[in-house]
Amino acid sequence: MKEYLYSAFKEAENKIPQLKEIPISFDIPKSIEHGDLSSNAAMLLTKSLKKNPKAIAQEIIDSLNLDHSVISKAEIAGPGFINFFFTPTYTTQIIKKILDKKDNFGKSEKYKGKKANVEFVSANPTGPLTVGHGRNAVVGDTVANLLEWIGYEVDREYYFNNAGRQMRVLGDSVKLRYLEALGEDVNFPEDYYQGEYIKQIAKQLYLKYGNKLRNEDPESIFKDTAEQEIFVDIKKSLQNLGINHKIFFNENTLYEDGKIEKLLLVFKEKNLSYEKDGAVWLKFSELGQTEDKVIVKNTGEPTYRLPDIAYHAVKMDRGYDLLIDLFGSDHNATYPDVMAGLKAIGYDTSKVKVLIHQFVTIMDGGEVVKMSTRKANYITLDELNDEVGKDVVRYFFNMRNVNSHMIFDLAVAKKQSDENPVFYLQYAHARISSILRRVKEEHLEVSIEHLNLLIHEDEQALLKVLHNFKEELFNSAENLEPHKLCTYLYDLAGAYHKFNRSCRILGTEKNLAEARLALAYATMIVIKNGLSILGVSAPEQM
RNA sequence: GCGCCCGUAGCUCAAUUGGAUAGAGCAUCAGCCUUCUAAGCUGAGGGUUAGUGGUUCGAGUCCACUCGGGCGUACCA
Repeated sequence: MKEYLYSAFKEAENKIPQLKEIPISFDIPKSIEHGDLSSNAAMLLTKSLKKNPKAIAQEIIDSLNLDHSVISKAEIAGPGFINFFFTPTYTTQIIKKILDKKDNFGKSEKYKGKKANVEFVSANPTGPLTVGHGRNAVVGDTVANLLEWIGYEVDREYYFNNAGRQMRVLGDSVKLRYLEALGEDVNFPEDYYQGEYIKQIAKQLYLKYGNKLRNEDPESIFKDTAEQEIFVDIKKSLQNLGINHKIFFNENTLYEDGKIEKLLLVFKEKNLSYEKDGAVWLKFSELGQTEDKVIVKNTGEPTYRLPDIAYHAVKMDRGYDLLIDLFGSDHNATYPDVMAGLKAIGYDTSKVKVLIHQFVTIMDGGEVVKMSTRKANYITLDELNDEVGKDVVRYFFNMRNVNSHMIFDLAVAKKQSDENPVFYLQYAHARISSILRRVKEEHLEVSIEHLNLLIHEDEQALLKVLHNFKEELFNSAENLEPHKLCTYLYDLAGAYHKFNRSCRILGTEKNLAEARLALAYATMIVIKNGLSILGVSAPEQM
């Protein structure tokens, strides 16, 4: 619908040249009384034309060469909006497009040939994924799906670190539990990993090796086994949500490949680093940041900034057109340093989009659950998944703007899973599947022969929602905002349920029934496509 | 103190990126099944968009300040 008006306005530029100077856009009015699309162009031209907006609006309408079989009415309203009403026949045409493309309807080739990388989850293997990681995992995977739908070839990547203090503590924790299993009296520090999984791993080692590991270094077999076991667990948790990373990138390889050393050298050559108090500092203050920061500690060990910069450089070198980093707000202070560092060594940081999601407050009943992997005070993602199912988990984490501090009440999620909005969507899909099964007995078929019979207000309302799918999807993808797709699909399901109530198929005259069937089928396709992007199933029956 | 994010109906959240009368779900109340799944539909009540000022044809959205909450502010990641 918008395309039609864009070209009409383009033509009108010959008569009103000032139209070139303003951004032409069309909004979908909230109220149907205001038409299908509206333009604010007249209001934007008041200054340059020095006339009142209503007079300008009339001029614009007069200079538009509108086809009456497409636009039934263009009228001036309010302070100077031009409202366009499309003919019912035109709106029905979307059905043909949907039935033609089916599973591919909504896909775009705008970014065909472009490559993107989405890095998400990236939790170090110190324990199982918790509900706290759920938002990151689900949103990341969905963003990747969205990008694929608009043409990108996407690599999903997981960055982790099996060195450093966290992992040392992990190895120590396992070793102590192992010694415990041997019957030794150990003092297990409070700030070590308290989780049951540590004991399990220790027990396995005990069963396999007996007491032979008593003198092994905690950082050898203890740490390595824990890392492997935990990673198997993490991957399984992700798979349970339909998430599969293509690349698992270990920070270690940056050292093995000499990237870290090379980067240090580059900083030094560019005179961007210096030594002080036995540490190496990067001149962030000269790179637009507030102060210089340490990149190599006086122990000789780099801080996270150095490998982070090196890692991003590696990703950039792979030739992606778009790089997405997704992490929680606890990391929001780290990325400006990384970007500044990258820029300083000549990378185009405009290709990197950093997506920060706010924390999820987990509630159980009326109480806030504070999660900590160390203290083993958490609810795992698997536990949640087992409780409410993948569809609910994925929809729930996707449905909110990542900027919002969402509250997840476990008690509500468990108790009211029937009332979760995802069922509203799936139910619409199941209802349509059900009709398609039923009509076979009645010798009715999906037909596009008499679409012009679809003039009921609920039919037209549904058609207009279908018209918006492509644009909404695009919006959602380009802005990296999965929740917009959820909102759209919810509205679509609502329009369908309404139509389902007022426009029956069985018992209706054949031509109209078959046209309605085509509309229902088109709706089913769009719901299914939308749900597949969210990673939610579209059941045939419920 | 400083930086980022947030504050919208009793609760959980939307709002086409500055548009017209701020919308949904839950909860409350009142209706709709001999008819394709009632996990649905219809209606009612519920708001000074935290507050104050500013920008303009027009502000929940942009700017400034105030109040309140989250996360950071390391030679932890």
